[in-house]
Order: sequence, then C-alpha cells, then structure tokens
Amino acid sequence: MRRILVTAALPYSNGSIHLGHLLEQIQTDIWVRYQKLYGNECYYVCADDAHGTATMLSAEEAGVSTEDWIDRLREEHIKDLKLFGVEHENYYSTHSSENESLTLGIYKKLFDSGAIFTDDVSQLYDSSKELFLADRYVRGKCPRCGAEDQPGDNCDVCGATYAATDLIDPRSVHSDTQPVLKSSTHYFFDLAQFADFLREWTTSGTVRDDVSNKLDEWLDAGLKPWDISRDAPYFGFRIPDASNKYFYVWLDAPIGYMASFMNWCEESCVEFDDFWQLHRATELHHFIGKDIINFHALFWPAVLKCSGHRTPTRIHVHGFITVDGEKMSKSKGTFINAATYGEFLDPETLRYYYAARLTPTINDIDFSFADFVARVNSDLVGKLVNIPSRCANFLARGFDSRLATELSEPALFDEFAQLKTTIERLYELGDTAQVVREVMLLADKANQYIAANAPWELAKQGGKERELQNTCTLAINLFRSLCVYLKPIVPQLVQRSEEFLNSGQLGWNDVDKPLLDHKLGEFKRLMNRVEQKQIDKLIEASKDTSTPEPDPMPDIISIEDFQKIDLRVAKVLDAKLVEGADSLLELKLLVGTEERSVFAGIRSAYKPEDLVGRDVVVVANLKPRKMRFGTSEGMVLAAGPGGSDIFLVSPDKGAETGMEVR
RNA sequence: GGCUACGUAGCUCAGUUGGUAAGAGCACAGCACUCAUAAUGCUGGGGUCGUUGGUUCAAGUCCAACCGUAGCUACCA
Repeated sequence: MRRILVTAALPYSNGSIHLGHLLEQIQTDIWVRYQKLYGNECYYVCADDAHGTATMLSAEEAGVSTEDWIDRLREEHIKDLKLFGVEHENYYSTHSSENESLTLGIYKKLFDSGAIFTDDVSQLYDSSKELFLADRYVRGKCPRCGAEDQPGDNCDVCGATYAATDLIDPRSVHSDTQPVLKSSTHYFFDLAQFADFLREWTTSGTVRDDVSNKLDEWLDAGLKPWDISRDAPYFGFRIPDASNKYFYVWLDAPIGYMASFMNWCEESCVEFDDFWQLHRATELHHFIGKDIINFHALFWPAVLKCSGHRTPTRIHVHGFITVDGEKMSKSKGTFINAATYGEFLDPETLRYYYAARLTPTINDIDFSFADFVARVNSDLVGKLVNIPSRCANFLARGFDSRLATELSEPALFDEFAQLKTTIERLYELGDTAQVVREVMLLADKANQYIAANAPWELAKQGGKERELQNTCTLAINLFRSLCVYLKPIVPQLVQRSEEFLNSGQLGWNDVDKPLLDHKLGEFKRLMNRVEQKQIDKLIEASKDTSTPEPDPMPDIISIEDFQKIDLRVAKVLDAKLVEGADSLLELKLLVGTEERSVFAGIRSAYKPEDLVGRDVVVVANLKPRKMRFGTSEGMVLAAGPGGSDIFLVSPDKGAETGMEVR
C-alpha cells in the first residue's frame, strides 16, 4: 500500500472560488478519491493563501480587520468546495501558528546554509500610504505608445513590456498620488546554488517532459535570486533579526502545505515527519496550474532540499480554463463562481465534464456550454443512468426486485472487469478524459446487450421469466461495474446508485464479484438532464454589471461616440456628507423633472451647503452604479487633479435644468 | 524577437517505436424499437490529418520553414 500526501494550489484569500479553482480542486479530488478507493493511504490538504498586500488592502476597503477578512473568505471557500464534493483532510490557512513556526524553521536552515543574502532594491513607493508598490498597483502612460492608464508591467494597447519605473506620469492606484523611487534592503534566496540539483530533479520523472522542457528554458537562462522579503506594512510573518521586514507571501505559501498537514496530524494518528523527512517511503504530490510551474518545480524543491526536507514525488500540471473559447469575463457572465454554479446546476455535472476534458497535458481546457450539455446528457443520462432505468421495472414487477442467482453471460461481465487495470493506469496518470471514454464505450456495450436481449419482449411472452430476470441481472451488474469505475468522478451519483443496489459502498474490487441473488432497493431517478435554460440563467446571474471590463479606450473618438453621452444641466436640490466615506458627497439632483441621486467624490473641495441651489452638468445616461452607500444614477462633471483642486463644471446663466449639453 | 506547447471530421478528442488507422463519441441523415429521463439499437454521409517543402520503399507519425492559437520571456536600465 502506498502512502501519499496530496495538495492543490492554495486559493488566495481575495475572492470567491470560481471555475478555475474548481478545475484544479476537482482534478485533485478525483485523483485522491481514486487512490483511496483503490486502497492506498492518501491525504489531501489545502489551505487559503492569506498573506500579501492584496488581502490587506481588500480588508481595509471592506472596513474589517485582515484576520476577519481572511476568516470570512476561508469559511466561504470551504463551503463552496464542499458543495462540489471536494474532500480535504484539512483546509487550513497560511496565517497560522504552524505555518509561522515552520516558515521560521525553514528560513533559519536556508540562512545557516548560506543561501540567503541581502541586496538593495529600488522600487516605486506611495508616500501617502507608506507602501511599496507592486507593478500592478502602478498605472501611467505607456512609454512606447503613450496609451493612458496602463499597468506597471506591460501595455494593454501596444503590448510593450517595461518596468513600472518607465511609466510616464505614474500614479499609485491606492492614492492616485505620484509614487517616488525608494530604495530598500531585500532578502534573497540564492536559487542558482541549486541549479545542478534542479536539473537532475526536474528530469527524474517528477514532471512530464513538456513541463521539464519549459523548465530547461529557465535553467539554461540561469536561475535568478528569489526575492523573499517585503517591507512593512505587509500582512505576513516577520523576518527575524530584520527591521520591519516580512516574508514575501510566496515563501510561506508552499510551506502552508506542510502547515495544513501538520495541523491535521495533531488530531489524527498520522506522523507528520513520515511525509516530510528524507528517505521515507511516502509520496508527495502537488497539483498546480501551469502559471506557477516555476514556483513549484524550481523554488520549492530547492527550498525543501536546502532545508533538509524531502522533495515532491510528482508535480501534476494542468492548463488554464476558458469558457466558450475565451477567458472568463465578468461582463459576459462567464466568470462563474462556484456558489452561482451550484444555484443553477448540479455540481456533479461539472465534475463529470471536467473529468471528461482533463488529460495529463498542460493544454488549456475549454468549458464549452454546448459540449457540456451534450456530454452530460448523452453520457450520464442517455447511456449510464439509462441502464438501470431500463431494467429496474422488470425486476420490481416480476421478481420482487431480486437479482438472479447466476450470470447468463459471465464473459460480458468479465470483459468489464478486465478493463480494471487500464482504468487504474489512466487514473494514476490523471487521464480522466480517457477513463470517461473507456467507461462510456462499456456503457454502449451494456445498452447493446439490453437491446439484443429485449427484456420488454421477454416480459410479454409467457415462460420467459428466467431469461428476463437473467438479462436484467446482468445489465444491473454491468451498471454496477461502471459505477465503481466512475466513483471518483461522480461520487454523489454513485452513492445514489449504491442505495439502489442496496449492498453497501462499492469498492474497487467489486468489478470482479457480481451481485447475485440479492434484493435491490427502490429505483429512483438518479440524475436530471441539463437544460440550456439553466445555463442561460447561470450566465445571466454571473454578469457583473457594476464593473464592466475595462476596454482600452482609443485616443480619438468619433462624433457618434460622443453623441452616445447624454450630458444634461441639473440643479442641486440637496447635498450631504456620506457616512463612512472620506471623499463622497451624496447629491440630490433635479434633471428636467426627474430627481436623481448621484454620488460625487468632491468632498475635499466643496461643502454640501455651498452646492444646494447651483447648477451642474451631469452625465445622464451613465449606467447606474451600485456603491457601498447606495446607487449612483449619474456622474457630475468636474475639472482638476483632485484633492482641494476640484472645480465643478456649470453652465452660464440662463441654462435650465434638463437642457442637453452639446 | 526568443522559447515551450498545441493545430486530425461541424464539436471534443484517440492515433503507441514511421508500415492495411484515417478512427471514436457527440452532432447530422435514414431505418428499427418503444423497456427507459424524445432515452436505446442498426446503417450511412462527412476529413487532401494547419500550409509548403524535405528525408524514406513507406509520414498525422521524422526534419525545416511558414501560418494560426495559448502561455512564458525579452534588448537596452
């Protein structure tokens, strides 16, 4: 019996579980369920990746403490994953005492072995927020093409890549102030020391060839030191003997695998060291997406090696998910969260569909709605569930739901059983697409068998009772074997089938032993078809109208474009401060005869009482936007860079409310 | 620009070391059946295997170039 520890990449504490997380969590869960079903000792741990600037800022924005924020998200993540049948031994958090002590211990080992050094790094810094800025938190004008408001790493318009310091007129997205260049000491892990080890490790069966080819690229180019520190303020663990430095989230994230397992070991009889110390007869498997190959196949094994731990047995890498051929998009409704999916569709349909598409390659996987509906309905309902559905009635009516005492065609049953070793190999490789194909081929055979023996004909004829019972008995047994093979993929469906079969939980070796002379349970509908309507609703519910995708704005617009904007003169009826908002005023506007509530970020320049009665210009056909304090039904035009320099636009005397501005 | 993958029927994909493999499922058409959630069975149409060259007695299968897709990475700093 093998002893296996399995992890999936840690979801970040900064958003809900969506189709992308589910691809990996379900892939991993299927692999783990297979290992357990086969009889291996297998543990699956995961956690939320809690640290970093992003969680800190999200919590701040939500107005809660960072601890509350990550706790809340962890609860949500656990609930969502459970809905999809993903069963972890433990779903922990990287913000834990176990992780802190493990991280400190590993860091000390790295330090003592001479793999840590320091160097000064110049980085953009937001003085008003006292925060160093990662590239994505700086926006400005592209140095190559001049496009406005581009992120700090590359230009969305012309595709140029550059450093954040190259941006023209850079702004911090946190404060809209101009960042300054500031130097700070960073701690580095000297990855290059491990180049020889990694070259050996990456080509010793730990990853597939396509992945190791990719890794060769980095190895050939020369490994760069890995920055493992961040300056305060930062949500994470403090680096000992360093002033105001924290471990970069990417150091303690993979250690979070260990911490989650350690936390679980404390309550179980499993020995932590058996899975992390050198030379133990256990396996360690990581499931990841192709975007984080370098972390898991270079940095992480080097850290483990350097700190005297075992290295991973295998890294399983999957591709990205697309929806109907495109990246998930909030505005198109294809950015689908787990909870939303669960509202409209059976979570097991996703497990099945993903399984049908997942191979061991790093190819991207497309969630095609048309294909999804066809696959689920045709395979699971039309073929699989149809088998017992075609036979249960005959057994219930004529034989008190009792199976015959023998198999009339043992060869057919054996044919199903003989596929076992093939299926085992495919599960082990992670080729569930092939598993599904093989199993459905057998399901076709089962249906062919039923058609050839036509139980409905036998039922009409007198004296054919024995044949009728035998035919149905064999068909039910074939179905039962298919259930065994699919159990890791659709555990709920199989559980309902187990209730029908009425003989306890199916085990992997049940495909060798037919169920005979046995009373079945009542047959109930095992699964519902998927309707296109459900998909439509799901997409509709996933559409985020409040934050449309940022379209790269062309510099020049046509007159038609301008005419889309309905500018109107409006009279301010009332203005008041917004409780809890630093910069907002809530304005009651009269636009023609219509009253509107509009939020405007002008508090730093105007007092509410000074605004009442004056005229302003408002964008009248702006899509209403939900804000934390209410819905804003338009936008008031103003000039100026911000702060106290905001100047409202107003019409000359004579203009009346409701007039169009052109 | 460099690199790693991928490109086979309308869709999703199989095609093992080059040699009766141009294949499966879905979709489509016809027929049969009516036990079953308009499910099932049988039959059939459909592809110059991204393009162009090359190696070979023989190439989706090897090589080169090009095109397309996804991703990684990039001169200067």
